[in-house]
Amino acid sequence: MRVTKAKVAEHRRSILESASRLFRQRGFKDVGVAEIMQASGLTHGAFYGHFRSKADLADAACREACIEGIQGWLRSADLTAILDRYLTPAHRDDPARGCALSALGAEVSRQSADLQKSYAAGLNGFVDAIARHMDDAPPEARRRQAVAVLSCMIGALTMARGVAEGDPALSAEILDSVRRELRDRFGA
Amino acid sequence: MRVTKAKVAEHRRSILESASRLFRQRGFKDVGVAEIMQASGLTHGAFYGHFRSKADLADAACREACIEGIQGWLRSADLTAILDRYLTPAHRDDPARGCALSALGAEVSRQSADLQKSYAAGLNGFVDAIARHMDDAPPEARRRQAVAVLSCMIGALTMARGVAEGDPALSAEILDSVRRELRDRFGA
DNA sequence: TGTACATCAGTGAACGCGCGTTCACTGATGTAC
DNA sequence: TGTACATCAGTGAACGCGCGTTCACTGATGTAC
Repeated sequence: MRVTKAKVAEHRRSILESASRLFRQRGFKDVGVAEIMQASGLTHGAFYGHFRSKADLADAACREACIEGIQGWLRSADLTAILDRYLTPAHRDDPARGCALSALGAEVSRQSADLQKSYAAGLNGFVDAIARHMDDAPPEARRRQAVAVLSCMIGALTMARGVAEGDPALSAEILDSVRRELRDRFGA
Repeated sequence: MRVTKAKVAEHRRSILESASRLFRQRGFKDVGVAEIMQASGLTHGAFYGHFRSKADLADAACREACIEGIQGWLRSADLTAILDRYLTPAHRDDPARGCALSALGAEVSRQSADLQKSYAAGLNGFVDAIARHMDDAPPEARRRQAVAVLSCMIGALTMARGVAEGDPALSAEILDSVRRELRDRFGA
């Protein structure tokens, strides 16, 4: 049955949020349209009133997750504060609400150029935020260092997640080692 | 029809190699049993004579790719030599023959603990190899630094692959920046 | 403001398709004599 | 070494299942009067 225009907008937001969460948690392929719609309190048939296809939703959800979704990470006071939130077991164990750049990283290479552009925009935003905290480095080196720091953060989180169940000690070691190395070299 | 024992062993190896290559290229979910068998010159029906299930193959292929498959990276003369091969467009564009720790990274977290153990073994092997080149660092810091360096390499390759089609300039910048940062700080 | 009707968001059954897996069959291999 | 037969690796049709997508239908919304 027909619903109010406000409800339509609310449903679209809900679908985007469910998708953003589920895609980060389990990847694009593993999550079906029906599951996303169910998580939004709707049935699968209504999906195509909101998006043209699952790929279209993936594009929109990635834009959401990689650009708006990472803003929370960028507002920290300094790099140490970012590291102390990013490289933790809590972040490792909750990809659904965590940084999309880590969670979607590997799959993005197999998605549309459009989706990759959103991912690239998210990367640039994060790099800029880190570079702003690099105030004791020469200006032309700041961006380069920031790229390296973000690589390190994303790589560490990816590896820590990869061995979280198979080798918990190694997983914790990765987070601690990288957090300490980055803090000592670049932290406030 | 029945084949010689030598052929059976050869077929098993071929399946493992095809799987290792295709999984790195497109991920576990995206590659089907039939495609792997076709790439090995067999039909899908023969698969279950070699492996109990697709998940069983994934375990074996990950062991293959993450342990034996990365040995080539560990034999370099020094860290600079590793970096100059690892952080290149050639490696970025050829995940099928590239480092499995990067290619499988994100998906491993959703696989069996057994598979994660193989991945962890591969990580440890690579960390040890890097640590061996950290000869100007205090011994107790070597492993920690090596973990950070590998994080950085894997993160950089993941991001560079993620934006390779959507933002080629950023992709190249990531590889160059991280290679230069790591070389200047840790290289021979 | 109240009424009559066109609009359209959501429902749920149905579709084709590709997947992992099974199985009856084939015919070359390996073995017992 | 040669023969007869049991073994078994590989084939390809078939299976159930879940997926993305479509569509006829429903009924509340929004609008024209």
